[in-house]
Amino acid sequence: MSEHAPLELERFLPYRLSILSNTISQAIAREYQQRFDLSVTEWRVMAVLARFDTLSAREVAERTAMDKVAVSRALAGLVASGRVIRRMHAGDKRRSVLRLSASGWKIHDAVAPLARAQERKLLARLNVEEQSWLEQILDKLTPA
Amino acid sequence: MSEHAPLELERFLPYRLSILSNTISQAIAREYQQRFDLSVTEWRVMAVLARFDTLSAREVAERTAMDKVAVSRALAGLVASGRVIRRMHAGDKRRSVLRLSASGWKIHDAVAPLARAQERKLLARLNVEEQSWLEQILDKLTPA
DNA sequence: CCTTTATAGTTTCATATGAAACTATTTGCA
DNA sequence: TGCAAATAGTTTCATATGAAACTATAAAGG
Repeated sequence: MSEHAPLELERFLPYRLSILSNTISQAIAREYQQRFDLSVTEWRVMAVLARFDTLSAREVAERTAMDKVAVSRALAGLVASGRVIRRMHAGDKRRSVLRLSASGWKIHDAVAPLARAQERKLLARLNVEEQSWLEQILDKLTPA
Repeated sequence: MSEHAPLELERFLPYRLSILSNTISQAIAREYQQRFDLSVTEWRVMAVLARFDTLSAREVAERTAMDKVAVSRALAGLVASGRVIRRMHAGDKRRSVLRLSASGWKIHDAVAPLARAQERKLLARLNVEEQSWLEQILDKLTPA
């Protein structure tokens, strides 16, 4: 009789993180997805453009941890809807110079508080001590 | 001059969880994906069948937090490759009765240690105190 | 120079995914 | 009974995604 030692999926850390992350992302996405016709990838691109003002597509990819194909597609949508302004870099015609338009800022200023509220709601389930441990743990687990 | 208060994406909890979860899942998946020609969804199905011996497709969906379409497709693959045996429930012809075949168990017994090793490697970045806080925090954040 | 190599970004193609429609069967209840 | 509603599971369709090929431009080296 062999010993199979099955994995307890519901205790398995990678699995739990995956479930948690998906649950949260879906909850947030539902809030703005339809309301602003904005995908998660598009929102991430807008968030970094809000933060850094002007970036190239490659820089957006770096800062969002998305691959360049995803960024390219998100940008196509954002430029088409007039939320992002794309110009050509003066000294390098390969590069784009990206920034939020006025309407892009308007969307950003509406969505950012929603996102923050979701985060607060999530953290509210933890006490202050747990919150600070979580911070520390994520720093350690997330590759530099 | 308006105040835009841009989101710091790299500090934003849902974003960090999403990055962390994807990084980990991809690392694990790479290990067995090609080597055993096994997708993540297929592996999850196998893991719960290893744990509970016989389940219906709906029960598999519940226990893996996957939707029934994903389960149906994973099972189609697993049955086709002879890793899962599907029979019909005696008293209810709608239900399937699923269990791992001998070759399914063989795969399971090879993959489970790999998965566990990945988890250990991940947890090794944390000290014992942090590990126990993480446990507690995940319990609180994960909806019952 | 000018040719090779690297970089920025887009397009293509093959696969993954979820929602909704669908089939088959069972359950609830008038 | 017998018919409406619920349940198990599959298929369809529309969209999302990543890898690799591709285009255009810039940098590097002989």
